Amino acid sequence: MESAGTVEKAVDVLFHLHAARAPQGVTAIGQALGMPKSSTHRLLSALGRRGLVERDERGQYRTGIALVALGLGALEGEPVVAAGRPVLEAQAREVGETFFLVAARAGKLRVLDKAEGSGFLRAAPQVGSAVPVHATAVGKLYLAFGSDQVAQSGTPLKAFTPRTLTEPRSLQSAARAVRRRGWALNRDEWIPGLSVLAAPIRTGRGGDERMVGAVALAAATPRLEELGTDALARRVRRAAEQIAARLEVGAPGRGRSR
Amino acid sequence: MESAGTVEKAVDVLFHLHAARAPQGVTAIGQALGMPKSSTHRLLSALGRRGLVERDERGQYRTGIALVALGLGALEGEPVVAAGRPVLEAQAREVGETFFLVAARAGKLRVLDKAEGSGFLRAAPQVGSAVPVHATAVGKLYLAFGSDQVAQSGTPLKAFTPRTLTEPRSLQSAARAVRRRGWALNRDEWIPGLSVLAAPIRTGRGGDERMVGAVALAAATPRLEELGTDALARRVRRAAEQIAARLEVGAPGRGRSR
DNA sequence: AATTATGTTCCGATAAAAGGAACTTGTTCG
DNA sequence: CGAACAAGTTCCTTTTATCGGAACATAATT
Repeated sequence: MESAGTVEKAVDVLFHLHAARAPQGVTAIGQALGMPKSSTHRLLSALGRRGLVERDERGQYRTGIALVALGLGALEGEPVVAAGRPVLEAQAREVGETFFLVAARAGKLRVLDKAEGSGFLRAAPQVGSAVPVHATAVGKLYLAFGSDQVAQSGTPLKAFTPRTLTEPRSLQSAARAVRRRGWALNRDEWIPGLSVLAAPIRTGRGGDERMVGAVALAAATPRLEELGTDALARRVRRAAEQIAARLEVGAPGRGRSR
Repeated sequence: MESAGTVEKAVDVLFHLHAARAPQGVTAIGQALGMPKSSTHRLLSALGRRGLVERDERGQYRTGIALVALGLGALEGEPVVAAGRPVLEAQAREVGETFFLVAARAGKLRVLDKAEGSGFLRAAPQVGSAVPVHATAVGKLYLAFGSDQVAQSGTPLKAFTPRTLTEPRSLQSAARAVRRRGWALNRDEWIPGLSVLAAPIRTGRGGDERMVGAVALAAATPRLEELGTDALARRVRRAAEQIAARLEVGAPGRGRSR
């Protein structure tokens, strides 16, 4: 975490405030990042001048609203999100469980958007966060259809639960099965009690077909079985196809400027 | 826009990419901000190393998903948002029109959250954006109940529409009326055809009562009249009171760490 | 009122950013 | 097919902003 440029240190301050989830003072931030108070203070001032950090009534620093505008702007700039949102919302309302959108960005799988279910016990992934590859339904999809888009982690695959696939061989055979069926299932492999169904969003015809993301349905494992895995899988696949269709028609509209 | 520190320039790059709404290259960004290519390139690299900017398949730069996580984190850190979201969603579903949350931040009125209605014609404010004070329902609320929290703009108040109140005197009398009734109405004063009803979210008892934000209901003007302004106003006030109540009980729980 | 913790300002040494220019890569047009 | 152009990247010297210890100011605590 050492020896970074000024800009990167400033960004690190933002991430630290984000991770801390509570407003903090100059001293605490400086200690956490291994920087002297004065440097920390200068970075915070610069960030504050642009509204990326704010101060509460106690004078403690926290992330600012300017970040909200930037972040939501970045989301809306994602064609997959724009195309997917109404579909996610419609599905979440019909099924009553959480639907979300995941895509590979910079070698990692990121939650791009979500529409939460209505149950007392429901999945609530954090938009913007990363999820593991080898222990999720979407991860298997990427191994099956877009393995070049996600970074392969080192051989020691972390066993989140007893059901996590930690052997590269079993992962490969799982990927083959996924390729055959066209959808993926994760039952208690990442988080005990959580099951996820996922289907790929694919654009382009024939040779240059490309996976641009995945639709996932997350619910408590018993709930998923109660509703019927196969029926839900068909539903998730249909949702993914709808989003892909919206991307095809929408694509020409996104014109280049200047 | 000149003579800023490195951190501020980097942030300016982010805002520029946000405002451009389309991916851009090094040259275009540098020209827009008056910086040489090499400097622009260095800033973009630093931002990219932390995921705040990304590159599309053409190599053009755009804002990155790391910003999404930071931005949504900042939102969730706002107690008003956490308390308000379920209320907004419930109201939006019942009425079928857009409810949103506005609060003063750094002297400006900012949209903190929204729940959109379901109609073909519906208001869709951008979360994170600022709204004018003198031409909105929430602005009048702040003039009435929390004038110290928003910066007074210069005397020449911009006339967005023929109905905009541009005289400080008429604004003051409007604020008095708002204080008496406890809610505010904006009919076509900012955007023609758009009407907004707003009520203050107030916490604390007796002397140290404080306005911490406002709930607003936005709809096409004819629609608002069709549904009945008075009934809707009561509804908006009730929603604001619900959020305030949730803030009171929720407040002690938000513990300080360390 | 004294003490301690925390935020802010100051300033010389120094490393890092600035920016012009050369180099590389990819695209367009004859 | 190759030349001309445009855009991105790297190089290198000058200059300036960052660094960080320490003094100062301010607010909370006992």
